[in-house]
Parts: sequence; C-alpha cells; structure tokens
Amino acid sequence: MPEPDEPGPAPAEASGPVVTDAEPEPAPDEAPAPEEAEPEPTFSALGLSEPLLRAVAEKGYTHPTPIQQQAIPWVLMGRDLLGCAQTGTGKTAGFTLPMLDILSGSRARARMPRSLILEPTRELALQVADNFVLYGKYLKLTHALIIGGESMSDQKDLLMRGVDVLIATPGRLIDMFERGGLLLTDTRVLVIDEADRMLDMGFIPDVERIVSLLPKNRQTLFFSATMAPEIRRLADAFLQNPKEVTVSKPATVATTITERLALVSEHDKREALRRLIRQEDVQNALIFCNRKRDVDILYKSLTKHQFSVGALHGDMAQSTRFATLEKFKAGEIRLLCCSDVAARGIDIGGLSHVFNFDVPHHAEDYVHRIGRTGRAGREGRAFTLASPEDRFVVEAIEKLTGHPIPRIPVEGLDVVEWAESDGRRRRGRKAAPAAKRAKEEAAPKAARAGGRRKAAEPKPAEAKQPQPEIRAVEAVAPEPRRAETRRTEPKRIPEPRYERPLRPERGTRPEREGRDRRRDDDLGPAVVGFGPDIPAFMLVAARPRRQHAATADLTAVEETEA
DNA sequence: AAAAAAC
Repeated sequence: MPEPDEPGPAPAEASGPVVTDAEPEPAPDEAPAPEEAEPEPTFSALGLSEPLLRAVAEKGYTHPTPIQQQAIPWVLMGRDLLGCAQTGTGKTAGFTLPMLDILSGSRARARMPRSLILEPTRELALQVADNFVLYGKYLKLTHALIIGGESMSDQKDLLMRGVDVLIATPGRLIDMFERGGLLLTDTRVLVIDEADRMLDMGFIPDVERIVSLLPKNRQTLFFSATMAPEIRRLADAFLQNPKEVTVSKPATVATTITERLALVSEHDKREALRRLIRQEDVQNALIFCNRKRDVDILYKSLTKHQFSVGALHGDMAQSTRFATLEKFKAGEIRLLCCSDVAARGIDIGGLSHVFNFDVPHHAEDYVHRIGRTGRAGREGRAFTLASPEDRFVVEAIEKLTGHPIPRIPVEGLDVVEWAESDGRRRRGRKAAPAAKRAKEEAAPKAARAGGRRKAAEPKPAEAKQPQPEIRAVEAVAPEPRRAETRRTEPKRIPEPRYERPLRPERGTRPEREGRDRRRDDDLGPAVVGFGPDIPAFMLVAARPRRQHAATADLTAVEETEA
C-alpha cells in the first residue's frame, strides 16, 4: 500500500500551523511560512467530504499541517495511527476531521457510542468537543462529553439518545459504564490522546480496562508527545499495523520565546511577579504555580492588587474551571493563575507571556508551560521566578533545553544567591522567613551531609553571574508571618495563640463551619491530647483537602501583605 | 513534590 503522503515534514512546521487546536481567532492572514515554496497540499486533496471542507474553509484554513497531511488520508482508510505529536501541531483536527467523515455515514444507537476519545483532563476533553462542534457544523452528528464534576444524569440522558462521538476522561467513563449507562460494544473508533500524560497521571490501568471493553475489530488512533518504552508497549498492545506519524515537537523551545529567570527570595516572589507584570507589556498570561494551594493564594494576592486575574486548578468546581477558561480566552481576564492542569495541551491563542511563579519540578513541564506562549510564530515571553532552593531544578531545565536561561534582576528587589543545598531535602522549611533560612543555610552542614548523596557538582559557568546589588526601594516591613511559620514548624506552636489578626468576623464566612473552622487560628492549640508537640503530619492532614478560590484561605495573603 | 481524575 503506497503511503498517502509525501515524506518531508520540514522541521520548521511549527512556524505555520494552519489549523491549530481550538484556536479562538483563526487569523486567516497568517499564511504559512513563505520560504516553504513546495506545492502545499490543500484540505480538498486529502479526501475529506464537502461538508467538512466547507466548515474548514469557513474558519479560514486552507492548508493542512504536516500531521494533518499525513494522518487524515490514512485515518479515512480506516487504518490505525500512532501519532507522535502534541497540541499546537494541528493534531486534534488531524483526527476529528477524518472521524467526522467516517461517522457521517450512519447513525448511533442508544447507549452505544460509535467512537470514543479519551483525554487526560476535562479541559482537553472540552477542547476536543469544541472541535467536533466546529468542524461538524454541516453534519448531523451528536457528541457527548463524559467527564467528572458535572451532572451524571444529564450525561446519561445524552447517551440514551445515542451519540456518535463520546469524549471522556477515564474516571467518569468507567463510573458510567459500571452504572450501566453505557455500552462500548459498538464503538469502532477509539482515540487515545496525550497517552504520555495519561501514563504520568496513572490512568493507564483505567485506559487498559476501557480498551478491553471495546470490540477488537476497531480503528485505534493513539497520540503521545513522547514515545517512552512504556508508551511504546501500550501502543503495541492497542494498535494493529499502525502508521507512525512523527511531527517534530514545536516545544523544543520555539525560537520565538524569550526566556528570562529572576532569582529572588521566596518572600519576594509575589512582589517580584507584580513588578514583572507591570514592567512587561502583558496582553494575557498564564502564571503557573506548583501547588493548588499556592494558586489560590497567588490569585487572592493578585486580585487584591487590582490585577485582572482568574484561577484554575483541579480542585475548583468544574463549572468555574470552564467559565474561567472561557473568560480568559475571551480576554475578559488577562491573567490566569493555574496549576499544571493547564500546562499541556490547552491551547489558548496568542498568549503574550507565561510566568512560572514556581520553577516546575520536572524539566519537561517547563518546556510545556512556556510552550503555551510564542505559538504560531508569534513572539512570546516566558519569565521564571526562582528562589534559592531551585538551583538544581533550574540546572535540570537548562540541561534539557540546552541553553542557560538569561538571568535578570527585578528592579527594587534584593538579588539573592542560590542555596548550597537542594530545596527538596529541606522542604518543611520552604516557607520559613528568608533571613532565618539564610542563616541556617550558612550553618555548618556536617549534620545533614551525613548519609546523604553528595550534592551535584556546582556548574561553574552559568550559575553565578555577577548580579548588581540592588537594595529595596520601598522598605518592606519584615512581617512575622505567623501562618507560614506555624505551618512549617509545627512542633512549637508559636505565641500568641489566640491573637486574631485582621480578618472578617466569624459568621461572615459561612464556608468555614464545623471541621473546616479549625483551619488556622484554632489549628495549633486546640488539638486535644497532644499539647504543643503535635506531629507535623497531623497538622498537614488536618487541612481540608478541597478548597477553591471562593473558600481559599486568605490567611497567608492577609498576613504577609497587610 | 505535585498535579490530574470518580461518586
């Protein structure tokens, strides 16, 4: 069988993806890179039916991206596909378009979806659903979004009526199946999207189970940004005679992204971020934190400082998540403070900036995060705030990307030095006041060196550029920061115990009832039976697991920024 | 170390 495509995806394809995933504004003027003079295939040459071509054309797209060129004809033939590509390459349209074509021939029966697309996050599932609506405009096909966090009965009703395309996250799909709302025996097309991420997130057992429920005789499309051995093993298990399509990652840090790194003390990070945002010409930006809790805190802080900001992480109500993302895409919110839920896959057109409020623990996540900007050949700027303990993660990132991130000072803030030790081994102290921590770092390390792996060789070259000594312009009062101290050094419950800092009166915060009320001011002293020596893990466990922006604890912000 | 995902 001859390959239905031309071999050469030029490595420069990132410069001109014609169809990107759910890009809100298509910018039809944005022609493919002019230097590629080869005769570019059009969508109509790929074998798609007229209603689809019309929908595509209406969005202003004329030329398929490399992955679309390669995948679409193949998928139309009913063959399996192994796609090594990530968002931004036009991958989503690469499978939605031919799937719509395949499915348009007949109708679905109740409870028996004809195709299934598995996505690792709810936002991605929604994005794919949007694609089906967009391109299925002139076809009479139905789809259902089966994800957690939303009414199950609505989803069940949809399924009862019969859907052609089922877009789902694994957890809810299995739940639905177990409740008998779903039969997968007639599902002939399966898409596993972002398989590497499914693996990272531990979804693979679920995915394997789901696949076992599908008929053997089916078409499978499998996408992953990387092809690690484990992913390869899965692909072998799920696919039959697949065509492999590899699109060079647009994420090898697109040259259109300008990266900068500011090394500041943990204490100065919020202030540093505000200064960077103000001095940059920020149109819209994602701000990444490593923890959901810190997303909440930073969101509150930025709101308080009058920034146009929203928050997004997995503990927030699903309706809020989608609504916030919509507002951000629509430009009603200019900053989006988020966890890594938004690091991969989510495609927001034309982000001017990405800020890493925290350095990501995994170097690849850095690439994914900053890859949200600088897309489609546009300029993007990515700023990372590092604190002294982040030295080794930063080095890992620089090793991965192959270049050092230029350091910048933040005007008006102290420049600090890397800590000698890895922050991880001292994680309990992360939030301790900088001065105190600095003193501890300076102390002899004999005690903690024993039995530990030796710290990596300090890299001579890039680590210590001579940094200008800049003193704080405005005197920032050294606050006591009670909340953080207590959280991190639980053994001694600090005095004063019942002092009540400025905060709304009780009763004005209905969400802090019962168990939850013990969150901060009561937390320490009121634990019965332990006296002042409460084991650290108990204090950690006592924090309620779920909180979102609306109920987020304001303590840290109030106390550090009063 | 943390994030994501099911009630």
